[in-house]
Amino acid sequence: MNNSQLYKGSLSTVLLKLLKENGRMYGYELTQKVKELTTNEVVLNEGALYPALHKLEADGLLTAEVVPVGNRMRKYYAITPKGQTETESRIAELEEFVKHMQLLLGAKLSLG
Amino acid sequence: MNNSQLYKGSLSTVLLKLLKENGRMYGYELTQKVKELTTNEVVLNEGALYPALHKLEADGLLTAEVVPVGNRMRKYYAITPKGQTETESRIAELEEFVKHMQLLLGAKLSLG
DNA sequence: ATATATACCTAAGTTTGTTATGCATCAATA
DNA sequence: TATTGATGCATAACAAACTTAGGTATATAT
Repeated sequence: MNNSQLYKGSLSTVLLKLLKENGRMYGYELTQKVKELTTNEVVLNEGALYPALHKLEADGLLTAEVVPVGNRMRKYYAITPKGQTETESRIAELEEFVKHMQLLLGAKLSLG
Repeated sequence: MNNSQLYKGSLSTVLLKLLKENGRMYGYELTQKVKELTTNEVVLNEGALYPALHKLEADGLLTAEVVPVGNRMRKYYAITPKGQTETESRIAELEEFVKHMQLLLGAKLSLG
């Protein structure tokens, strides 16, 4: 991520969430999806993205599959069963964080 | 902060916000205020809190004043003029982050 | 006495991200 | 056809921001 647009710790949760929604995705695709969803405001930093994906894979939350497309390689990631439950709890945690920020910042945001 | 209740990078913004609202506060008081505002859900970790306050002071955003209360010392912090503008922009940044999280998580939250 | 709350502090280590690279394919265009 | 920008992956050095795990001391309640 760039320019502190995302806070530390939130990246892997966002990746898991998008993979959960979309079945399977590759790294570059994830960067594009994030840009799209945030109207070009959040641009994932590759130096953070790829190590994060590798860690999620190493932790057994994702599986990776390299697929040739033309002469190029794409590395598709998908959530494992273990990753499913972990995804749920991480999303809940991030939502809690958002709730806490609302309380602490005197939120202009409300439940909708 | 404890148990990833807050995300990395948000702590100093929260401290600035509380100091902005309350004029001047000391470290322990800040931990209590955060607990109070989050109905005991967020407990600041002292190992993060004190270094964060020291850094804000070193960066010229806060001033510190040690005041004896009985036989004990309290270190009161207050925002400097430089800290005022910085506080505004950091709060805005954190609000942006919250907005982005809503977009990425498929928010249950809306503008109110 | 002993535990809990108040009140401050730091050092070692970890996690996570930034910055700066490197390599390669493909499409568009000057 | 040479170059630019997009696609697509990766790592290494560094820095920021924490966690963990202590340390010191006073005050209050049991």
